[in-house]
Amino acid sequence: MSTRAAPPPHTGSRPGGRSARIRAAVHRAVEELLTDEADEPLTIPVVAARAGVHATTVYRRWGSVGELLTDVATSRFSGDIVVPDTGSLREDLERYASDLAKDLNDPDTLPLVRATIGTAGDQGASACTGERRQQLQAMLERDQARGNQTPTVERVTDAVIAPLYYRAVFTDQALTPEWTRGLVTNLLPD
Amino acid sequence: MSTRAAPPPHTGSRPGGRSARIRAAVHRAVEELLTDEADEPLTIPVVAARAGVHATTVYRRWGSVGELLTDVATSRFSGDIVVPDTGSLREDLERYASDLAKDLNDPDTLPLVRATIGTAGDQGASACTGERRQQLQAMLERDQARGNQTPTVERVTDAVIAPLYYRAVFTDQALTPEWTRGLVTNLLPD
DNA sequence: CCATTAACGCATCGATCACTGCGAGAATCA
DNA sequence: TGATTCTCGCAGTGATCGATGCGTTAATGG
Repeated sequence: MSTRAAPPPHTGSRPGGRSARIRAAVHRAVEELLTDEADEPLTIPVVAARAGVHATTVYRRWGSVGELLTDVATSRFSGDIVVPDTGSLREDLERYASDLAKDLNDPDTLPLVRATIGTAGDQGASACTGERRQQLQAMLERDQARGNQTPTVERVTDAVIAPLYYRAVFTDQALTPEWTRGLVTNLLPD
Repeated sequence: MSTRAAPPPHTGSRPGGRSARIRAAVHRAVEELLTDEADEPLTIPVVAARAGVHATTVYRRWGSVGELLTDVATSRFSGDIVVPDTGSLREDLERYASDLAKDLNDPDTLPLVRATIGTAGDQGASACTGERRQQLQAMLERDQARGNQTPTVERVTDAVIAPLYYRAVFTDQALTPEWTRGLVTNLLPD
């Protein structure tokens, strides 16, 4: 794998076993609380209690709920995605869009995105988009190197990324595979 | 100052002068707090204090911050928009998209949208989209009645509405008029 | 114009939150 | 391995939140 996962955003001077364990427990507690129907207020004492960690630790490591959510969203949207490289831009985009749709369909993801952009502002929003721009650019540059007429990053963002996020966040319609594939088809007509 | 903004008899059995005045003050306080850089926690006592109203009133009328935000977002996204009717679908969509872009560029709007979908969940999200689907459908039906080949509501949503919302909420790029017009051009090529 | 009643102001209470020293335990480096 | 220091657990505190009971004000209908 070419893209090695970034070290903890917290200037980790000691990412030892215990710290990593606590970090994982807190992240898991946040995701569980977000998916739980019990409308618990998602506050630091609640997160800490569910994670089996003392609230002081969470306050010191993350400081606020916004930074905690940003951290969770960052690690959620940075590691999993693998940029396809099939030799065809259409195929690449279809796979990429399908992966993104699958990701956004995950029951954990939608509440996380909503809470993050609602609590963490600009920083949280950019954490939710992750590195999609760079990933798109990689696919487009490969296609351009093949000598094809390649759309811009902006165009692909508007035609593929934006509808996926919009439909997931603002509507209750499902992100079906057919609809997702249709986005690429509308962008790249035969 | 007598800003009679046409108090609509939204809900309640007694929409008298005082209730409307309080409602307007609370709405205004929410918007001010959302735009203020002072990261005040946007809680009911804070909103009530800034509105010059006692917190008990806000608790009883709205119940929670989520419902309050949903109410603010609903009245923010329901009244202002006028569906264009120029006789040309392209012209209609360009005006509609331009109005929407102007609306989303308002410094009040972005924090309101983010906070609403982050706090009020599905209900808040649908409040932020308002009645766009019906408005789109009205324009499309008129175009279809003219005997043209009209795109579907879904297609227009994906091509115009979604990029506007996505760019406003998730990125820090500006919603320029040229880019907004380009969305319609990509949807309706000559 | 007056009775009715919905809506608001006020005082208050328990629960929880955000935060802070201080000591103990674990990870890192010599 | 031993010393250092980064990190976590613990107990406690002021502040604020969410909610309730009661009296008062004002909007509504006859």
